[in-house]
Amino acid sequence: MRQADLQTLQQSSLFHDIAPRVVAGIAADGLVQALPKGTFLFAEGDQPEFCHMILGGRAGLIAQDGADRETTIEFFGPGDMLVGAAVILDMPYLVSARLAADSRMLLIPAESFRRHVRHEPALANACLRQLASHWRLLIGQIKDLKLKTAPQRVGGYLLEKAGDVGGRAVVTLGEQRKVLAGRLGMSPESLSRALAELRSFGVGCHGRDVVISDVKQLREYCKQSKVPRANA
Amino acid sequence: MRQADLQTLQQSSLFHDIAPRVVAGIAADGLVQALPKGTFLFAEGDQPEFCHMILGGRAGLIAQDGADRETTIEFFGPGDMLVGAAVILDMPYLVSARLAADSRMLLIPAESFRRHVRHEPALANACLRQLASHWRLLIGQIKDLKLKTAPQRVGGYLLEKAGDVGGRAVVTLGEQRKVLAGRLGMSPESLSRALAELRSFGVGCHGRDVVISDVKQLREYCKQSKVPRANA
DNA sequence: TCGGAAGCTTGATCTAGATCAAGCGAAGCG
DNA sequence: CGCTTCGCTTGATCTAGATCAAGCTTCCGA
Repeated sequence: MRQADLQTLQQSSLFHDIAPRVVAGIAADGLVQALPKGTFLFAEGDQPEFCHMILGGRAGLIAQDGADRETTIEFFGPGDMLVGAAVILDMPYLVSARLAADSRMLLIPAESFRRHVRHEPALANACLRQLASHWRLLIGQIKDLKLKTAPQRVGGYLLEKAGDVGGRAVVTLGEQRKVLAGRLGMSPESLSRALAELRSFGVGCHGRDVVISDVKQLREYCKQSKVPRANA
Repeated sequence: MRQADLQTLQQSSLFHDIAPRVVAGIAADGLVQALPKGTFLFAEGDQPEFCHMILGGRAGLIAQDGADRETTIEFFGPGDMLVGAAVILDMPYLVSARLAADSRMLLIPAESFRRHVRHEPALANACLRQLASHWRLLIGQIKDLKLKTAPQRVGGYLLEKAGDVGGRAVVTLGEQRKVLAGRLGMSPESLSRALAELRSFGVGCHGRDVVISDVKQLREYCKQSKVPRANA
């Protein structure tokens, strides 16, 4: 394992307040792999063999239907643990994971990881915090799917990426339309139309770069209720 | 705190492998309340003041839109911790919680709970496991919302409640239609129609009791892909 | 330089499911 | 008891968003 990888680990949100000695101990059991975009790390139904940590790059969780249909549930980046839930519970994965970019992964054997979690309270607490924040991501998504229209979900996604700024913001979509559409629970065509719809709220879309001319206005639009006819 | 409550706690999935002494210590900081159905335990946006544990009864997490629109995200029962994620991270709740039945709740002051989690590795691990299993619930829901039709979601819900049986099964819907429809991401009317649709797959619906005459057949139906026209 | 294949948008339909609107049976109440 | 209310179903309609189907760039490899 490279020194740089160890440093990345140490600085990650998951490990940053864990003693270096402990981090090194955990990492020592694992192996680092550089893998190309498109690699499947595991598939729905598999029993977890490793705890997958992203050192660099990006991975998406995907759910597949019987047929060719698939949808991305969420993307994760450096410092994220992929589907820790399955590893911790030692239960089959409910989703698959695929690299959305060339990535460096740290693979820690599942049993070894669980042992570390059991014996190293600091690690257990770090996992707890990360799992909690991932839980919140999913809650946000369920709320969006159930309560928002397609353009509102797109707007919400843009706002998330823009962060907590005031007036103008520029965001770069890291994914191609088809994948992003899946993540947002709509077809690529609908994403395109949603983006078109948002133009009237000051969202300009040039290739993969998106300019939000008035964050506040967009935020207002996305908060709106999905109004029933009677109230219109 | 009653002896019975302590026993319930000790037997819960969260605490069952934690030393009684420790459980008692945690509970000692908390207070038990018997609250009527409909009580709001907290609302979206609130800063967590307590860790809410269900000793008996049932609670639902609900997300609200701007207007009167609301949807139930999930129900929880005895032994479940409500939205531990927010308490652990000390961040505002993303959802509200309301009792779906008269319930006995254990309220542990948030800071006190966090302190116990930090100092009691067994508790941290237990929380980790529960949060992991709750994470999986949400993943299942997102998959359903994105990939399944309304009747399939209803069928899936029935199958979950039926458990892992073979041929015939009877389940009782604990909720009224409107609430259940929200949990399943559809309108009450659609739920009604979905139930009607499922009749042809051996699902009989008599008031709040549902009979599945052939679990296997239903399971097959629910696994089906949402087929595009071309394949029909 | 020239196809050709992706990726993206736009237009034309189609449909699952929402909304609106009755009806209907069972439970609660005067 | 009769009346009302509430929960549920069923029917009629409407609509958001999916699907089908072209075009249009942009990029890439020969």
